Amino acid sequence: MAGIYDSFGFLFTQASQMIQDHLRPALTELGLIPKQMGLMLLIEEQPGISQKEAGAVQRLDRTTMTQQIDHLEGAGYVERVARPSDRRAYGLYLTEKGTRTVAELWGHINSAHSDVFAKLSAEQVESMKECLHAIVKG
Amino acid sequence: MAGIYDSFGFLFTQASQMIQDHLRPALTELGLIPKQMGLMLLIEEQPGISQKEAGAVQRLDRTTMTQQIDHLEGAGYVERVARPSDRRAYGLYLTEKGTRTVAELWGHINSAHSDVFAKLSAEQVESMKECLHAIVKG
DNA sequence: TATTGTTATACTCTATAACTATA
DNA sequence: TATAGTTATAGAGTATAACAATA
Repeated sequence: MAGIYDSFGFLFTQASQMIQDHLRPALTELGLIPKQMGLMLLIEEQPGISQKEAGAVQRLDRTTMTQQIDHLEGAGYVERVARPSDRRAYGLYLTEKGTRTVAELWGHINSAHSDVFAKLSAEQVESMKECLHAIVKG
Repeated sequence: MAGIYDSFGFLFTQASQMIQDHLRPALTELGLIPKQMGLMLLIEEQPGISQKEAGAVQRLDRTTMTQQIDHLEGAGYVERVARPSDRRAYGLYLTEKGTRTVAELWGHINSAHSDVFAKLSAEQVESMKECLHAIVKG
């Protein structure tokens, strides 16, 4: 007997929103929206990534990318650095402030995980992460 | 060493979008958006649910609910039935066409699950569902 | 007085089109 | 000719405010 709680689309969306709920106060304090936090995490992991490449990961149009990076640059979190190899594209890097902020954000992220996954064991969380990696990383 | 792939918010969002990608052609064919499909699944599971109650589950404002249910009613999938006990509220029900359509949608949903979870065992999928229920159902 | 739902309106978010500069 | 990025503009989606009907 199928019901909405058998739909993984619904379950993933709800779980994602619960994590966002926990992060909202910290993000508001920092003047960030979830999408912008995601971009900072991505730049942390792949320094020098271009706007187009980052947009491909986060499913953002290049015009939307320009707007979001404008905001992150204006706030002093991210900088655009010219690529000598291709002067059409920028490499994106975290500033010192951005690096400090991402470290702070990871504290909030881990705290959100703890709260949202309170009823799960560490093994269950680790197993779920491995499944999600298999799904997302292809 | 933390990276964006350690963020469950990111992982849940990506996984949800992958499922939506698989459902998009079928939903377009039916004139539905994912949100409207979710409402139909919810009404299937809780016939007679009010617009306010459905909005609370799907995190939709009551004015947005009016618009979405207008669309579902106009398309012949859902009907509003007066509640004798409280004539301010409507009970939402699937029409015959809506019931047939939801059954059809479940075929597409299960197919999407199969594709997206291709690298996972049945046990892993079942275990992930149990974890998500513990998270979402509280 | 509070609540369910509707309508009209405004705001936010994202994408489309046209442009500049590089390749 | 194609591509990375920007700018100006339009569109989709959602919420706010004011309203009617009911509790």
